[in-house]
Amino acid sequence: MAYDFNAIEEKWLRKWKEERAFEPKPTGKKFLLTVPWPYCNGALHIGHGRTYTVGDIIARYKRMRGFNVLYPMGFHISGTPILAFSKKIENGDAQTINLYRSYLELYGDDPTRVSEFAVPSNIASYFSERIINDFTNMGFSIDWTRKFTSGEPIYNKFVEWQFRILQDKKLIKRGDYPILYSAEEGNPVGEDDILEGDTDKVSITQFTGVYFYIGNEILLASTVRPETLDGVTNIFLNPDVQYSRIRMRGQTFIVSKRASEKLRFQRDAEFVSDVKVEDYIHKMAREPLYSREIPILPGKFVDPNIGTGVDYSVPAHSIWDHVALLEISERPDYIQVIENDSQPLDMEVIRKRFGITNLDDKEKLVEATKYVYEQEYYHGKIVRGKFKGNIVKDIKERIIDDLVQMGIAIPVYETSRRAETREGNPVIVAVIKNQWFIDYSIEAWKDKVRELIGRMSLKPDNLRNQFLQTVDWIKERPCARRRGLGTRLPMDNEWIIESLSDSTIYTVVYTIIPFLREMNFDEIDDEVFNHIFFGKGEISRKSERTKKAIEAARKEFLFWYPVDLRHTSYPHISNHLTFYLFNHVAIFPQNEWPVGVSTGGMVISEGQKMSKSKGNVYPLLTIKRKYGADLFRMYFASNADVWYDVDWRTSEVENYSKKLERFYSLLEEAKDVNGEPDGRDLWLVSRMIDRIAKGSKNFDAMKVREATVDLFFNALNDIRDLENFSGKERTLRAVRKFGKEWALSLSPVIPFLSEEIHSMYEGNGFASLQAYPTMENVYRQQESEWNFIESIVEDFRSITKVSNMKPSRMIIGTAESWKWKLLNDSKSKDVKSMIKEASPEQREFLVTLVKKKDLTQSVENEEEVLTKFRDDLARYLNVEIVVSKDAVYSRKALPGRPAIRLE
RNA sequence: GCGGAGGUUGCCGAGCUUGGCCAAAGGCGACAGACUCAAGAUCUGUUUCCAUAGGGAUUCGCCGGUUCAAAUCCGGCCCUCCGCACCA
Repeated sequence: MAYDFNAIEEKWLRKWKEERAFEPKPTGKKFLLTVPWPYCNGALHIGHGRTYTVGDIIARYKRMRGFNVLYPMGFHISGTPILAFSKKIENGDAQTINLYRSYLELYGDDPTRVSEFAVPSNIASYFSERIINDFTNMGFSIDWTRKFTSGEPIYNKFVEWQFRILQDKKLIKRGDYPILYSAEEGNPVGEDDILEGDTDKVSITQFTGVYFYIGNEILLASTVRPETLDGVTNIFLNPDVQYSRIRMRGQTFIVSKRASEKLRFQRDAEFVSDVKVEDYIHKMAREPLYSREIPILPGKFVDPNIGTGVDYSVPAHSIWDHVALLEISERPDYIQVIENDSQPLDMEVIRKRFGITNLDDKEKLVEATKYVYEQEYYHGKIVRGKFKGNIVKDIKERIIDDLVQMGIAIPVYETSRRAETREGNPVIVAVIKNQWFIDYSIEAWKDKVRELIGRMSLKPDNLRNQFLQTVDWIKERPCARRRGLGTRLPMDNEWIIESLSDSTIYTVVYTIIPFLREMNFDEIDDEVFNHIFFGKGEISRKSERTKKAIEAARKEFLFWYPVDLRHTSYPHISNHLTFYLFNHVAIFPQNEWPVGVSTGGMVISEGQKMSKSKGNVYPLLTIKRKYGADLFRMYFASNADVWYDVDWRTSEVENYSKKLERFYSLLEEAKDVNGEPDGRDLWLVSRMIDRIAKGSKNFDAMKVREATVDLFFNALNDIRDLENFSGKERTLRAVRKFGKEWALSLSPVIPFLSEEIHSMYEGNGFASLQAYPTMENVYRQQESEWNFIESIVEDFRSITKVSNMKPSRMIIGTAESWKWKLLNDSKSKDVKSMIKEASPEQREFLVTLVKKKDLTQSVENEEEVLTKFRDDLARYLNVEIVVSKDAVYSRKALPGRPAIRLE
């Protein structure tokens, strides 16, 4: 009978809700599980579903293992995306409006409501409501009484408290910071704002602008290789390019006109006048290290758009400079600064090797430059000047600092490639002054985090290493922006705390949010949080109502915290999860630090990365309606292990549907059969009991895939085998023996079906709240007997296949008793000496014994077992079966492997 | 470059920690058969090569090593994917 998953799922959703099945009270042994809250700017798709599904499987399993599990959820609304979308809708951007109309249609709402989304908070509230609905429908055992958003006032107070602590502990600092920016639009630009920014990422490259003096003026030459400055031989200016004079820090600089426009956004720079480039070419300039006079030469290859448009030439280490000099027939004395393995790279050799003839061979030049750079950066040793003896990569940062300190260089920022915004304006680099940072570079802080990582429970195993790696390179992180939704920085209201920085310790809020809501809002201040979390805030002057809520909150915090497991996808390791650890360590006492973290893989769809243009982004809701939540959960649970990427293939989904249907109808039919199972069929029960036990071990190790495959698919295959061998009636009788336990063991994965079957088998209460089943296995003997029979079936098949015959009779001869005796003796005696003493016939057997260590030996009483199964076997293989002890037949027989003769 | 994951039989994908029972699970696809008026669904069998008796040969990115024995351990090489932040 077909099962109506919609009816079943709705029924149990209703019951869970009515009885508040997943709203735990603080008693017993607890388990707090969190998954990062979703960002609510659109409909969820299958990719979002997976992480929460894994979380829910763990939550449900732990619940069945006797833990009081809290699985809470909230909503992330801070940052720029929601703001950006609502602005686009306000401005009538057709693409965005269509997108949001389609979301409304998906959820069955009036698409004309899209205009409401011009208000950012409406996007947040609309989608958070829908997400609650989606998640509930997926069967996630989330306690929704603890929901909150990163934008609501109570939460803002909490984040302010957190940032005041960080500041008190001197973990926050200010400084200048470069960002991508559009001058025309007057805004910072993120990946989404840049044309092809998602496929071809734009980053910020730091150049060093070096001072070359010419009279009272400075030619500001920009380079990414300041380590070669000792080898400069000349300056290149592009004779076809407009240059300008600008004033910075009381000095006059010459840069390309384009650079002068961009530099204004990086520092205080004032345009003075345009410059005639020919006035400078072939003049001499003074380089800053040794005051050598070097010529200024024409170089048409110099790009005015990159850096300052002034190039200092180091022909010994730059293929561009070398080729440019060849073209104008200048050949200054090359000065080597770097050697590889005590030998410099010769640019002339490189030029020939890459087949470069002139400056028009741009691709080759780029390629050769990359080669030279990699060689000299990683392996090159400096042989001149102050930093002589060092490998470039070890000393580069210090060289830059040194030049800046000496007042002969400044940092100049440039984009890593030419880029423009979606509106068509150039992307440049601007420096934000007095940016706020959280200073994750403090070593003492890092050490505490390392200590925590060392003792945490982490899955998969390599996660520990990845964390340590991240801690090593993590630096200051800008923690506030000028725009976006979120919490204002308490020490400077002009800034809004950036969206990853406002969500580092929010998991603690789940434990107390219902109580915060009971307090008088105005009374919530730092003292309240200090009291709840540290037991030391002064609260005697609060109202009774608030005081009561504070005490209750403290109790719940102490009960639920720390987080026992935080599960999310691996891209979070190097950012969110690391910040999560840092902030906990900074703010909370050791016993409240995170206990465990696990990371999971991503979802691809139909073999490819999900993207709208490929049309392989499926909304969660659509999938649930079409196939049901159990199927979705089963698919992700069984298709790949938690930490690997998983591929959603619609073509395979059908199979799952059939299997679930079979599972259901099998158990439904088994429920009503009468009589005890035949003794011969109990092997199935034996295997199932072991499977259930193994499943528990797998779930413990978060091997969700293995647990599911084994408990579900392998079990179904066994049942099919039994059905083929013994017929339906007998199979159902065996299945009934473990039906209820089987359903329970799968409850973490397919909770709805499990509830249905559990109630069908007259189980008490919710399946979701039962203990994980255990059964004692008293059927091992039957299982061994079956293995023996199965091996005969296999042999039968391979013989018929090779011999190409359709036998009508199978004569099975079991091994003579002396073979059994020798086999048993060989276990305790030295086989070699046995061989010496044996008769020729015995010797032959003993030698085989040594060669084949894997003699099945599953049953001792082979004839008896064969007789018992004879009729079944005969029917199954469609042959007459004769069991014989006749020496003619048993001569070739071995224990565990009887001789078979087909006629 | 750094760090991580991985390259398995037509495809997807287990196995590799604890070497032998691994020609290598499972699924998909393909082929044959049963059922059916037919199709579909379902079930059965086959699916590296050779072989009319349960056998043999060659295979798990490439090269080499350890071992009685290697997909599995060790060394080197080639290739693919992901992260390297200020973006949620």
